Amino acid sequence: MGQLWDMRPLARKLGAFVALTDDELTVLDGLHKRRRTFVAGRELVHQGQSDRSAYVMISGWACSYKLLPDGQRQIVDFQIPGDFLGLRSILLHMSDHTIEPVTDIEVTEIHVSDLLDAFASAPRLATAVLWAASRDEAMVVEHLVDVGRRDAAQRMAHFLLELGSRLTLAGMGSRDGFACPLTQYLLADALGLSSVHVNRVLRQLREAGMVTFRDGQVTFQDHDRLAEFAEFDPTYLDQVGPLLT
Amino acid sequence: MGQLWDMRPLARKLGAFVALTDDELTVLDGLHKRRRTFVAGRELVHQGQSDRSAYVMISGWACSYKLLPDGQRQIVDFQIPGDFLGLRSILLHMSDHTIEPVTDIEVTEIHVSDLLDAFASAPRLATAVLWAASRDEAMVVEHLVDVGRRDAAQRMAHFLLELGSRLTLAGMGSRDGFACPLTQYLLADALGLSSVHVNRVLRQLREAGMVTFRDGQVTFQDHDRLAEFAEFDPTYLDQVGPLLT
DNA sequence: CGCTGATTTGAAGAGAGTCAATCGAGGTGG
DNA sequence: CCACCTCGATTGACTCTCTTCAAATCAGCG
Repeated sequence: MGQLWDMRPLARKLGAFVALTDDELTVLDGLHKRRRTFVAGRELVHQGQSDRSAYVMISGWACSYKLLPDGQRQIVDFQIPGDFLGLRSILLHMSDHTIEPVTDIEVTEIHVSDLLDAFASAPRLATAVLWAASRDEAMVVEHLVDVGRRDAAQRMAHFLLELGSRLTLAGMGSRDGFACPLTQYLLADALGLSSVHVNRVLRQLREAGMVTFRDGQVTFQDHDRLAEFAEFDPTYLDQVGPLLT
Repeated sequence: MGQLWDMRPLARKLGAFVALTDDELTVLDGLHKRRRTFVAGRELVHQGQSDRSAYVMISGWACSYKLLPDGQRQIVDFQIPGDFLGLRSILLHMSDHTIEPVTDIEVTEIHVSDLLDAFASAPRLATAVLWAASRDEAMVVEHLVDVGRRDAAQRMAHFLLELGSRLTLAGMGSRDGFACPLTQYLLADALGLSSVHVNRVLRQLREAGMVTFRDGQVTFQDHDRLAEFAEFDPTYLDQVGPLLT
């Protein structure tokens, strides 16, 4: 299950897009500089700071967000095991957002220069990373649709279903639900709502018998009805298998 | 100005990220299968359809959007000359959105297979495309912040300023304004507002003496005050010059 | 000249925010 | 062992932004 990521998270992630050769796997293994841990709440990459390292999540949850001058924030995405942290930041040589662990997290570090060298010596790796980045962008796009065109209840439902699907792919969830360390404040900042309204909406969904969010556990009581209510179409998450053999 | 794009739009776009060699330029030129035109309103890539070609815009405006089952839509981004059309669609072998020309447009076509072959023979091109894709993602993220955490007036102001900056980089605008073929309906679907409210907000901004939107022309009457009002920080659009030499 | 599409404006209603108070669990120090 | 504190969850009352519905205006155009 989730343990698989522990070994070679990058190989696992990119292998979904490109059938990697032994040589390419060797190059990938050379990328992992060291394993690091960060404690919950202490920000990792700061908005505006330029940085030389990206990370791959091994365990725990993190979130990336943008801070507005007036103190509000918009959470762009949550990262779970197997996801990149700060990839865009190092590519653009400028962090346009902040990354903060939600729980204590474990990551492996990757230096930009090593990554670019790897692209040069194993070109198909660049293609694989491009694919992974495209899938991340597809999730941001779906998030934009959530916030722009769905009301609070649909938005919440859709968001929880997406998280459930992603966690299931990572072996950390199922159609029945998943363990979820997020607070209602975090949900509010992700969905563009107030925490008060998040609470009300969660109650609605609970009383409608569709999904329960309690004690760090999301339980899909009626997955099908919830998916219908949220108009959830997981196509954009589909893992079709290696596209380049 | 805008004419430069006409010649080798892809070379111009990628050259901003990677200093291209003659060999790489040759490979790039081999990518342009043919030049095509599409008329305004007739969709180009349909949601759910899998496709083999992406495009690079030469002239005109297009938009990419997602349709919801209830008929609402969320416009994800507008494309202007020099932008990719449908790059993510072909990479993921599945279009998760629809692309439609806003005006008549002119594009050059690129086949996926050719693109992947090009990556193999000129690896640094893959890195360049990854960079371009990352910048596109940064714009979607900023759009998400717009819709999630800014009120209607700030949202509109921020959006017009971003468009202005992008068009200026493409030689099609300035601090004074730009020609804009968008309707208020399109703005509404992009900003997650109703077209009625878009109209009201435009009036507010006009009466405040900050920006005018009329007869296909956006005029920044007071660019500085508008930028301050919108808390506009164009960092995420910055073109730092070749990152890989 | 009448059509259609885009813009404009008014009035009423709904969804979500704000303010404020309560409650419960976990942690900490006396 | 208990008072105290903090953080997150919960709920009520009120306010306000934005939507919806409706209608009028205007321009281009067959």
